[in-house]
Amino acid sequence: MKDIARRAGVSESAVSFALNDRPGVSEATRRRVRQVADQLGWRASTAARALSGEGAATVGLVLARPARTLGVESFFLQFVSGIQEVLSERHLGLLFRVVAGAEEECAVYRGWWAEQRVDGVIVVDPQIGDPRPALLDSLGLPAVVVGGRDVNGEPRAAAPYPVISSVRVDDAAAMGAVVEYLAGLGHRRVVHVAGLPGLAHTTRRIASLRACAARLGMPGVRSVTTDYSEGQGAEATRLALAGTEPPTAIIYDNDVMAVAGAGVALEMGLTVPRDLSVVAWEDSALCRATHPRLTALDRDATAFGRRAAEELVSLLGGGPARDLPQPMPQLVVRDSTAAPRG
Amino acid sequence: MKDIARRAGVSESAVSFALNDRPGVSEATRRRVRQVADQLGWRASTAARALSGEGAATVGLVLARPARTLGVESFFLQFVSGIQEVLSERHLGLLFRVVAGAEEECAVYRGWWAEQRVDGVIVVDPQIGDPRPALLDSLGLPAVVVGGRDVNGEPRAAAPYPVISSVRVDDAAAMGAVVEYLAGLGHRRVVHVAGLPGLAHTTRRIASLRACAARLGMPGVRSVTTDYSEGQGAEATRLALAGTEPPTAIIYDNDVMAVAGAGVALEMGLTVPRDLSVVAWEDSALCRATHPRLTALDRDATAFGRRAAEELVSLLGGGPARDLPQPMPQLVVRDSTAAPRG
DNA sequence: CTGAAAGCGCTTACAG
DNA sequence: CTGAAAGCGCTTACAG
Repeated sequence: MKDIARRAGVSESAVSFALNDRPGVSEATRRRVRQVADQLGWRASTAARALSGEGAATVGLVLARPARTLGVESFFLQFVSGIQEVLSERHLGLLFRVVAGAEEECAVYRGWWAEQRVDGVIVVDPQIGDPRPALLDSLGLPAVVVGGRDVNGEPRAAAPYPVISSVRVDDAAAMGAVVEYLAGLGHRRVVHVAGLPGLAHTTRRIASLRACAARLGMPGVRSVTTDYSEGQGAEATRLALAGTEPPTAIIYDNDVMAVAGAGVALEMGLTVPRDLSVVAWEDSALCRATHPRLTALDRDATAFGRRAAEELVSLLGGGPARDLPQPMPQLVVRDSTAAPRG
Repeated sequence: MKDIARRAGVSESAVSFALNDRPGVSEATRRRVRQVADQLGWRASTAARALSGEGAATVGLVLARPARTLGVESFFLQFVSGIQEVLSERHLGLLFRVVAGAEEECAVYRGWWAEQRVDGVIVVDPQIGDPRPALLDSLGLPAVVVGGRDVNGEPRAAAPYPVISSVRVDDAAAMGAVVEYLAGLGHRRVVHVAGLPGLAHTTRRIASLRACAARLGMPGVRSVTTDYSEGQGAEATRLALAGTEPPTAIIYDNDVMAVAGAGVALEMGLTVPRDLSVVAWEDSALCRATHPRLTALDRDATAFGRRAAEELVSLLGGGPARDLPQPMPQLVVRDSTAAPRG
């Protein structure tokens, strides 16, 4: 910056004002300074800016997953990609961290806060009794909780923390759409192979399924929770199909379990969709790659990430904390669902 | 830090020395300072350290993929997870970026360098005529290239750049192992559905396949390149199987294409592995979830990430640039491969 | 072994 | 509209 000031024949502060679009310099000076800066390929040192109270220009994202479940999530990279579209436009960096569990995640937040490494964070996988919002609130670290913290599916009247927004997914409505679709085909016995029991969205889906089943008079409907792995997905499928009143349709909370489940059906001599309909919650290349191609709920992970990042940017800019609804996932009907036999 | 100095009754510099394990303070003082710092939950501001010439304490990682291919890669999250194990131990952050292509990736490196945001980077997906090593070298940004830059599979005599190491995968040997395994089962007509033609490892695998086929006297062997998508994987399979001399085995460069290919075979009335053997290059939950479960090459992505990060840390510490070999991928034989009929 | 001082590269009141 | 100066929170020669 000294260089620029010298070459442009102005003071350092003039350079700072010019480059940051602040009033206090003439248009002509601003242009000249800009030109010199571009010529030199100059970019403000993030460290220096941060030290002068401008914030770290960085957003944090922690993924807490046991190593085993990692890489199964087709959702995640697309979600991050959406986040980046927004952040990079604003020259914000994304500090990314993979940890083993919630406790370590909280430690990471504390560390980032103490080191002033991030200006805000995006929180994923909200849980029942989640300790993270309260922690972030106490640290005063702006955050966007992705997935919504509510359990019963009702939108909140107001955001409970001053700098924590949430981007809510209407799992209840989505589950309703799936169940109604299956009921419309004639299915009465439906099993839901859910994900981790501690997650808020798992609870929401289970509750919604139960409510829908009651409303539509489908008593044979139930949910079982898993760890999202192909092993537990297969096992749950095996148990369900081996029961006395086997389901004619199964809803899986992710794509890998859906594929595993379809495989188990095949192994047991059943044909998809003739003997068993399969729905995957989460569309991906995987759902299109298998044979038959899987009917799936498509969430547009990229748009989702974009939305979350935009909300965090708004929060960092002093915007109010909000509880934002997301567009409902769309059911993409493919070849794995049909009317039950008989 | 001022606070700590006051409470411990020493000067700020003493605090700095004590906390950074530098000589210049007595053991007693060091202990006292440490205690006060812990009490206050103090952590050095990364920005301030960076500004004092300590580096950004951050490592960069750019993933250049078209949005469409994103999320297909089970490899990536595990790789990142391995990187993190090493970085977090050393209190290094990971700045992560997803971009659309190589040009944008280079722009990101320039920006990071100018803003002094990272101390080094990990480079993935080395390409033929890759512009990145030269760029990073000119910027003086330490880097580890993951996958190796060589095309012909020969280890390099020396690292060509002073601060760029590479972690090399022996694709040639791995391909050799797969081909020999298939040849041992009796396969003569093998098709390799490869990934993007510009990538170094694609070229290495194709070259190795050709060499092996020549050595083993398998003239009907060939490679076709794709964009890694399930669509192109399926299409390549369809074309291959519809030909006059259809292959009895297909090697796919990723897991999603392997699944798609197996689906196409099924659709065409073929049974895997009776009529067609399928091998996936990259093991994942996916390979275990499908039915039949896929024989796959397992690379241990986590260990790979760990290795890359360790090498970058060594480079940042002033270590020499090296060309490191990685353990060869292991062939995990499952249910998708068998002797050809007849 | 310890303290006072300069400096890293910016931003921002404060005078001119 | 412009310049000289202080300050952000550290590290590091340099005196004592």
